[in-house]
Amino acid sequence: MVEYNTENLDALFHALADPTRRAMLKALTEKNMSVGDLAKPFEMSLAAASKHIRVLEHAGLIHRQVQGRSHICELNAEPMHGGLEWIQHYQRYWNQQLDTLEQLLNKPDSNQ
Amino acid sequence: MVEYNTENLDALFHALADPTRRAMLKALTEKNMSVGDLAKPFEMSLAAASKHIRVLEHAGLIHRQVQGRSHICELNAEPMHGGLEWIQHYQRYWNQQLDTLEQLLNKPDSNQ
DNA sequence: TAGTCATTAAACCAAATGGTTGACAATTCC
DNA sequence: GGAATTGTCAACCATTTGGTTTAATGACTA
Repeated sequence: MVEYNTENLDALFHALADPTRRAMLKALTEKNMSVGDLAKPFEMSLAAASKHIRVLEHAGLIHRQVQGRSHICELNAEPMHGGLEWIQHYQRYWNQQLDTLEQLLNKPDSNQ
Repeated sequence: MVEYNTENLDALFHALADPTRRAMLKALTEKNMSVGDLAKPFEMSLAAASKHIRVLEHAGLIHRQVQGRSHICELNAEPMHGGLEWIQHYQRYWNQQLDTLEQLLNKPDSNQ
């Protein structure tokens, strides 16, 4: 099995484990947004949202570009690549089960 | 975008965010194992390992089958499917960047 | 029945998480 | 220069997490 940098995966999966942060990433697929704009949809203080953004940044999922007094956040999905690959190694373990089910369903006398 | 059950994703990504738990899942790809066997490689108490296993179980990644006094754990990778699909929606956001890079590299005068 | 084995439960602890508020810093606008 | 805007920092708080140790439970075994 390919080895992944465990700290990257830790940070990535931890960042993705929170619905607020996942929603922020989704918002950033539409357009780059300032911290304030990113925070707006959530019923929490700006400071709290700012902390979430820092977690995303730490996982490398967001790049920040300071423009004057506003910080523009840009999605950087690339770190997800490692997570995707990690999970994909397990794909056969759920496909396998589907295979088994399929075999059962296709067994000549399975419907008797 | 397809909607995913946020609690499932929370539990899944949280479960995957810890190296001990990822190692346990990896071990279970080899064979089904008891709690004790699963715990053995780690320098922590059995009780601590047992808690990790409960987290994995809570995410649906492990099924437990009690056989007498030993609990046999079986990998159930299926919940990863949702995580994979969630991440895959972002695939184009890193491929896109690769595309852009490619375009730059292929630009007629890019090497001048 | 007593002892050992496999595991969980309970109580505890330190550190991290997710939130708050209030102060501060930097920038922009009048 | 003074005020408003944008965001972070610091201190604080409650809850969760990840670990410990010491029972307690349940199932085999001699």
